[in-house]
Amino acid sequence: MKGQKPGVKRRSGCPLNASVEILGDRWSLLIIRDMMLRGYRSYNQFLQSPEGIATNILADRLRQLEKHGIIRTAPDPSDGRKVRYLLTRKGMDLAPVLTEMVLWAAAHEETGNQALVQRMREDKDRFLAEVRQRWEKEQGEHSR
Amino acid sequence: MKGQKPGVKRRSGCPLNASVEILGDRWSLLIIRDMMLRGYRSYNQFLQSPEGIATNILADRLRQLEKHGIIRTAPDPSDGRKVRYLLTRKGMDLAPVLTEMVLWAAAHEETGNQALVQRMREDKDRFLAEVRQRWEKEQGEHSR
DNA sequence: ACCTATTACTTGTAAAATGCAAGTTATAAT
DNA sequence: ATTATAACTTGCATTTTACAAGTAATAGGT
Repeated sequence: MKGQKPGVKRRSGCPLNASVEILGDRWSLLIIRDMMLRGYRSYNQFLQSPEGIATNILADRLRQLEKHGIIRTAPDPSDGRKVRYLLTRKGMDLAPVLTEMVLWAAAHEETGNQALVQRMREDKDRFLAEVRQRWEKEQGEHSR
Repeated sequence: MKGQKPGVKRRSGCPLNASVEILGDRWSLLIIRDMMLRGYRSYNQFLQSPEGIATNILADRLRQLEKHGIIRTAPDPSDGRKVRYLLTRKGMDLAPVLTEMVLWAAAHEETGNQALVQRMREDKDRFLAEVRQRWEKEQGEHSR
């Protein structure tokens, strides 16, 4: 579950730097949130998120996330126009990062969605277990 | 420890979006890492980090981080040319975010600094307690 | 078969952010 | 008095982002 093609030139070997080079932009983590927490699976769903990502940026970010192995794509069996975007294990493993970022902002900024925050705060491990369980289940649903 | 001036227009109220709007760029978290984990306190130290931030970008990020209450500045008592950049409580509270990002990258990418990663993995809570304790101690050192 | 809608994009272009080199100001050291 | 250091700023080229519009491949309805 590690290693990469010999073409990745990082500014440094620091793991935080790696994270920041992959995820450090305005949109990537929001797309992952949409998949992980809202169950979004399609291009149009992402477009309808309240933050309002531009179509070309969305297409680019989905490409990057796939290239980094954080998401994968699958054709929709019931509609040939649709593409299903799905989190990989690597993508799911970002759940603790998202959680801590949510809790930090909720503690220090004026934010909404207090229901979600409450669940995370009351029992973080349980929250993470639930998110993971949902994902495992979905994996089972289509052979893999 | 919350609320902000009535001039903050966010794309959405989602706490993750707030985090991403404040921290979602290539440099902010690296500066915070330098302060939290390496004990860097001055402009020139940040410049010498291996990732190689440009001087104008560094100046801008320090301004933004201070504006968001994540860092504060203090004149160096022994050298009038120097400015000391210090983490606030809000900045310190990013420790869990940094930790999870480090652990994620260490698990899924080719990264270095395995000593740090090992300490985080073996006992995350202890690691965080140590980081916090160092910060508390520094606060004591200069009256506040 | 034909027409319209939907889905996932691409293209063009303006605006903003980033990166690099060089210059500036205030203080300190010699 | 001169030189060095620390923390910046400025100018400009390059890259990234944003917004509006357009396109190709299905799908659904008549």
